[in-house]
Amino acid sequence: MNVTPLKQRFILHFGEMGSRWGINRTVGQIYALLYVSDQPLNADEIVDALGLSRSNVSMGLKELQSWRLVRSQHLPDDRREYFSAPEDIWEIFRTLIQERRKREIDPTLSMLRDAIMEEPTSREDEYASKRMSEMHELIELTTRWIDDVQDLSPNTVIQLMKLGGGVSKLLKPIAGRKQNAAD
Amino acid sequence: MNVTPLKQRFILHFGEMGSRWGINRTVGQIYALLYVSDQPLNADEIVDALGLSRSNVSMGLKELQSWRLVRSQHLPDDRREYFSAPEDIWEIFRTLIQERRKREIDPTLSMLRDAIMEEPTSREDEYASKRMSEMHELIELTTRWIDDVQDLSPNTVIQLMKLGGGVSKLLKPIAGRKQNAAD
DNA sequence: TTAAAATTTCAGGAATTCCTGAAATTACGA
DNA sequence: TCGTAATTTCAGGAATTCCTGAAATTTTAA
Repeated sequence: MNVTPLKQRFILHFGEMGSRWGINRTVGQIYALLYVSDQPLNADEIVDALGLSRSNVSMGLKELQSWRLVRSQHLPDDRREYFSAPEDIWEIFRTLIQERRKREIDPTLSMLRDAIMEEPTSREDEYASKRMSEMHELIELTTRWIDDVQDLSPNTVIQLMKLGGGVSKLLKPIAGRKQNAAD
Repeated sequence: MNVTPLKQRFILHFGEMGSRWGINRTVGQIYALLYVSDQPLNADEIVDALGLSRSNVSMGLKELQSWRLVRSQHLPDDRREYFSAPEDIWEIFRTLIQERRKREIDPTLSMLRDAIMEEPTSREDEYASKRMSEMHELIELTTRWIDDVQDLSPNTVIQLMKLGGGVSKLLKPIAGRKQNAAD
């Protein structure tokens, strides 16, 4: 199976970015291939297209499924499994946010919660505890907000995003008036 | 130099999470130590506290400075450099977002822009091109919005975040009425 | 200008992560 | 139930990333 130059470019880029994104090169490539494929592919087709070993593809697909970025299905009269990336870009976006949060943020939130519980016994620890509380508070605020926004329709989110800094005009000024620039 | 158990816990956690966050263990530990220190530390104090080699600390500090997460200063009557993490948690948050964006998103945005330019010549590439456009559009929308929000004061952002899904009521309904759940 | 302190660079060994082929397991049609 | 196709597991080699100590460089006080 040959991949068009356009797809190739996209696939190679994803492979190279993979390490920055917390996945390895081949997982990045497999996802990219599925993302730009207009039909589901089976494992051997992926092996063919990317020149990876069968076992590597198997593991890569497993990982992508654990991220919920890839789904499998069966085609009629074919016992092989076929894989595809979800169509809806907003669904992909939400999934990515949820999974990265689960892996990169939640463990820290939990550690902070525990650590903050303890009463600091020295001036040093008092400062450390205060810092951890600040971090905890900001993460909590942000993740709660993300949870809320995830329930809005894409159209609402698009509206909000297009509004940009203009939101400040919609919000009731609470204390100081200066709602933009500096802090 | 000994680190209190509370700090230790925080430091070890950051070390372990480091690899998920795209930094290595020691860089994570160094940042964590500075974050909970109520005063700037010099490189030898960091070596002492964490049990790393001097050269490793030097490289780690370099990397943290390239992320703009750590700053250096000089203390009177002392020729050594002293390092600290910025105090303002909102500033840290903004920096983190900017730097991750620069490393993890901008290169892809640029690749997509280029790839989309080319006129697809096959049905296959037409699909691929459409998919890339969708991705490009979503990333563009999101990053523009982030840029805008970065210019708002923390208080405004807090207000917005606390509002959560309630924003939809402030936005003019455009087409369909159902502003929440599903889709 | 010199010398000691402070810092950085970097080659190469240590540790970790990735990838493969062979073998084992599972799924399914006959 | 049997046999083959499909898939997964996993030991161990390949590749990459990390970390160190030694040497080089830079900084600064005298």
